[in-house]
Amino acid sequence: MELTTAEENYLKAIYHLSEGGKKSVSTNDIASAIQTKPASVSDMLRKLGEKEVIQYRKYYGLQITALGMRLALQTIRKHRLWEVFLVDKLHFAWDEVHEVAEQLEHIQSPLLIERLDAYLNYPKFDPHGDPIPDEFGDVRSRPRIALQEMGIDQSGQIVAVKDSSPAFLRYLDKVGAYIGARIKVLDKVEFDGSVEILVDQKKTIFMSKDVTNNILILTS
Amino acid sequence: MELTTAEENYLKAIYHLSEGGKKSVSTNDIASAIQTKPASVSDMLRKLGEKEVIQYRKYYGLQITALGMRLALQTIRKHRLWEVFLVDKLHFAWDEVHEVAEQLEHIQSPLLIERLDAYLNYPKFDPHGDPIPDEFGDVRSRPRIALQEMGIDQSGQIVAVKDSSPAFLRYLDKVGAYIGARIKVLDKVEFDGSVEILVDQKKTIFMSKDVTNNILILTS
DNA sequence: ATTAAATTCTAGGAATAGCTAAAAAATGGT
DNA sequence: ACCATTTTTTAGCTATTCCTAGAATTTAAT
Ligand SMILES: [Mn+2]
Ligand SMILES: [Mn+2]
Ligand SMILES: [Mn+2]
Ligand SMILES: [Mn+2]
Repeated sequence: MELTTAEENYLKAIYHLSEGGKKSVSTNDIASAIQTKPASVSDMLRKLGEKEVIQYRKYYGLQITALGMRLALQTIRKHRLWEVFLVDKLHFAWDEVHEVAEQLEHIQSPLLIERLDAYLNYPKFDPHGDPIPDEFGDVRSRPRIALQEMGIDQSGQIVAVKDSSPAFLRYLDKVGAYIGARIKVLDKVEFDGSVEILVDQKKTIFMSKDVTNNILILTS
Repeated sequence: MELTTAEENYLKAIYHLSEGGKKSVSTNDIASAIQTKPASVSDMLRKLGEKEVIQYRKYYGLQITALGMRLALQTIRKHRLWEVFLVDKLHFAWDEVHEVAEQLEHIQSPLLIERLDAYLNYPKFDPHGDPIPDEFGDVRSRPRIALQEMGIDQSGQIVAVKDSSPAFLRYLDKVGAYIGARIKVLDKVEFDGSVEILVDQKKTIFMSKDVTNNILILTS
């Protein structure tokens, strides 16, 4: 059973929306996630239901099936491997890779992905810190919390970002908050929720809660 | 002006068919080249005419325009750069790359191609010996003749193949007739047109004219 | 419980790209 | 010049994917 490019994009969006522990994914949520109209989503949900990658009862929610999960993870694996390729080999900046990976993830060739994985030395995380599923769809994810949830004096390492928009990533570049950077929370401002942090033991900066909510930390 | 994947495939086929000095390209030729029906070709020719990448007068022939040429060469450049990547970096065999490159050539990202070209060290030829157009569509091709056209005792170097089918390429692998190999014509059999050649000064083999017509030589 | 608002689905239509069957035009042989 | 054959185009249909407008259904508010 094969999915079209559009079907793969929908399924991936559904997987990501289900991920966050959401009980049910709404038609509107999907529409805004993939920048389309709710009417188009309804159409596609019917088709994905027929292909049995989701369980769909109209007006009520939908649930991704085991098959759907497997296929979504395959596409996500391809997307993230290509992102690693673009950054590690072609020296793309981490905020330039998403659009291109969005196209490359639909190339059909099991051999290509196998070889690419080997060429990149079987990376476990993409440039944004997200885990790369293995060929069976297994994801070994690290326990991590938003920087905003950390307490004063707690330390850790930046391991991922929630938001991958160029604007956000360029801001992080600017302040030196790369993936892998070690940080320590010095203070939390009650008034606006902003956080004062020490980056790599040398630089002190303030980050708004809009920023700290989108930075994920592996505490130590 | 942007072309769809299907339009790019048609235009590429038209370019290749025009290339061989053919005065006019027929609807049937295009249909068999891209494995489709003549009716579908007529439809597409009308569309390509409207987009002004070809000049089309129904029932009469078609002529590729300067714009069409430029776009076709851009796609060919991408196709061949990806083939180099697959062989040089991912260790694909030269008979395994075409299908995948047929997909990769449609990825839209000028930055990607620019970076890929640099990463591969600005290659001038693809794994089958075909020249890679530069970013302006300029092709610097070497003068070359079919092995079949060579005279007895003439020497040269295999620089390209006309046929890129896996069956043909695997045969060449088997007999050691790689691109770059130096060959010398020892004898030509009048009866069936087969040719006796010396490969790399060590191995003597007979090749049928079906084979020698598809091997291109730079004479020395 | 009834109504208002929000959500979701259906109907109908456009664009792309393919097909078969049949009509139209060009070509070739006599 | 005529007729038969080949080539090419058109007509009409299917499938995919998107859209707008409006109907159906659920949800939230009084
Ligand atoms: Mn991405
Ligand atoms: Mn995509
Ligand atoms: Mn090729
Ligand atoms: Mn192609």
